[in-house]
Amino acid sequence: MQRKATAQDVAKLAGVSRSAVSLVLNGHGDGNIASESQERIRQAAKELNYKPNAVALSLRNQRTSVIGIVSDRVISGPVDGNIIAGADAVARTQGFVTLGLDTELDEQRDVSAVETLLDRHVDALMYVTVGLRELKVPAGMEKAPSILANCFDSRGPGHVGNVLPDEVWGGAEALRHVLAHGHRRLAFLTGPLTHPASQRRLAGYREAMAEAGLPFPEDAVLPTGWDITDGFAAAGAALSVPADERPTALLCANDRCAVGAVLAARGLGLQVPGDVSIVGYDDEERIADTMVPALSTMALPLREIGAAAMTRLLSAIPRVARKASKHLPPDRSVLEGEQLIRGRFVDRGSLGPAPA
Amino acid sequence: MQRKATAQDVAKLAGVSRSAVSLVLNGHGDGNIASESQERIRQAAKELNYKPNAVALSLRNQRTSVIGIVSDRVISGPVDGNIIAGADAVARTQGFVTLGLDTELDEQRDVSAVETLLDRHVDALMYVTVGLRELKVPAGMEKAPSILANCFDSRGPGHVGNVLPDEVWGGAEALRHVLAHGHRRLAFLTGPLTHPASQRRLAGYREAMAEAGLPFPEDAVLPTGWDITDGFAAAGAALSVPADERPTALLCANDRCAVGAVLAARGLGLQVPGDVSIVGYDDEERIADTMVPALSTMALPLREIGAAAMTRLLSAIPRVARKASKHLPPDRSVLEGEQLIRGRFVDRGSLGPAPA
DNA sequence: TTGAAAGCGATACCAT
DNA sequence: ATGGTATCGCTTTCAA
Repeated sequence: MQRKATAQDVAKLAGVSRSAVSLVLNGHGDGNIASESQERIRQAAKELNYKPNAVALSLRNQRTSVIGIVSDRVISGPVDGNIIAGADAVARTQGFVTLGLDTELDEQRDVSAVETLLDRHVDALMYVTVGLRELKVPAGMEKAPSILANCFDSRGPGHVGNVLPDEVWGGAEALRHVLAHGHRRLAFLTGPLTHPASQRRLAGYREAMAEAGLPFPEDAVLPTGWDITDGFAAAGAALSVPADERPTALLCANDRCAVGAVLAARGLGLQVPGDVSIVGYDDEERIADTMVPALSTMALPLREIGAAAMTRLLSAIPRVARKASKHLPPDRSVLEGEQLIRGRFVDRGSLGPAPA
Repeated sequence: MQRKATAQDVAKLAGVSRSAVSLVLNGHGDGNIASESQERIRQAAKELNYKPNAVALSLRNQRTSVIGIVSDRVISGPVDGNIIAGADAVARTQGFVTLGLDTELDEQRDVSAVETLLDRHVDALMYVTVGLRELKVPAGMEKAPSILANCFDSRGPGHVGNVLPDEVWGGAEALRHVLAHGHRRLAFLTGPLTHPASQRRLAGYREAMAEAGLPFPEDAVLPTGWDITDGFAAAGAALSVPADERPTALLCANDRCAVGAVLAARGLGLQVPGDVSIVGYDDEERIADTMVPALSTMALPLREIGAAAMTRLLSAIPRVARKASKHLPPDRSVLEGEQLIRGRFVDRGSLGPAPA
């Protein structure tokens, strides 16, 4: 690991001063440096494979080009990291890098994570959660431009801005597809009704029923959990009734819940989607697409959420200040407010026409 | 976001020079600074909530205390991030932070990821893969102390060292549990036989059979894929035979494969584990533990792999050099060789006694 | 016992 | 047009 070339080395090779090297390589050469010298400098830089030292630049510019990401369990957990992937992709195109810290759901750790990130002088902060939820924003986040992805500030709007999936629309859209297949006897395996995603989707279900001019079947709402077992239990109960009362379509809280529902249906000797259609939510990779039958499901726009959040965040970071001593204040206006992103319905086969 | 306190500020408040502050706060105060001044300095530091600027430290010490992690799809994908969590936990206890970059399986991107990390002067590099596999180590990794987690150098041993799950032992151990439940008619849904994990586990199966003094049933080896559909298809075929030829236990390539197997069994009207026992692999969170029935499975020691890899990596990084100009060479000996980590069998219910 | 000064690497001002 | 110099914040040597 030989030492890397510095601006000094380039200057020596080109027979000029460090300052000349700096000016030329940053595009401020014209009008300052003889074009002949410029060429020599560029030559030398290429020859030595010179790249400015990022650490020195950070110190000098008071900007690290690092975005800190705190997450509850996105990195460490078995969950889809596409929010972070989407955020990272956007960051990368602008020369930024993301530094992710997981709290592994330890409430204590999110403050210290923010602190660690701030100590390392990240240029901005993003908080990402596994599921849509309210977030008690950790102390310290206000010290840098910040945004929330998949969660919302517990202090209400007007504080830290955020990006969320449009769950109301998602619920409505899923139900529209189900209704379009002719289903009228439904069951909603909603997940816990205390959960914001459940509540919003339920609101969406009501919207879609109203749109279709149908009364909303209150007793079709079956609160569940999010796991396979939960779907299994709820679907098992819902389907264990005489055939002419049995729901012909189950709208599940997520894809794992839908897997449980399929297992229950099979256990009762029912065909999916022949006897009962089952619709998931999330479009979980390696589950929804490879389930038997493959799941029709409402895809969560995770990548888009991450990308949108990062886009807003970066636009709030002042571009390289002309004078290091004169910090432009971050433009926080783009960081205000809540942005909703719509997913899309993926039709794969577990949703079929309502049986006659 | 007011400017943070610097050593200068502390010095002024304590009425001493910057150097005194530095000496005291780094423990080199005794024998150099009057203990009375020391106290004043510590007071002032606390009062101003002084913390040395990490960026300046990095520049000065030529060490960033950042470990770069390149992964193929661990961060962005829907897979268990516990290798990274384990690595990060170890790093954190020693004041390091991990900077993760996903290539999202794009071969082009791993070289540029290493480059990005090196440009940011990470102190060491780790490459983490989703599944056990051979890795064409990207150019540039040799420029920093490096280690591989869950993968092995395609150039063979003696190059970049690594940490792997002990798959041979894992296969053997899983089979030992199955045999202990009295099963003798078996089927091995192995995953693709070209895959190193499949091959090693198969070797383990052979070992365990030999241990038990039983001949290895070559025709019980059923190569599959890794998905639900694959398990469904293979199990469907294996179980669609007369009851007295039917395998009483299925050892699956992973938990999702096992889910497919359960679906197939249920479709054939078979009880799990009453008629057929089904064993998974991986102990995938939110699948194995919440499946119906909950899966007995061989847990992959992901966290331990990450922790072991990071431990070796950190021990190869020279401690803070006394003199910034005099770099101690990294101690690469700990980075050589392959380290195998054993998982453990988790018995949850999908494995039962062999039917009479 | 203390403080001044030299870097670490890069940039932007201000003289020349 | 060019190069010297201060600065970012910190550590460490050396001189007082």
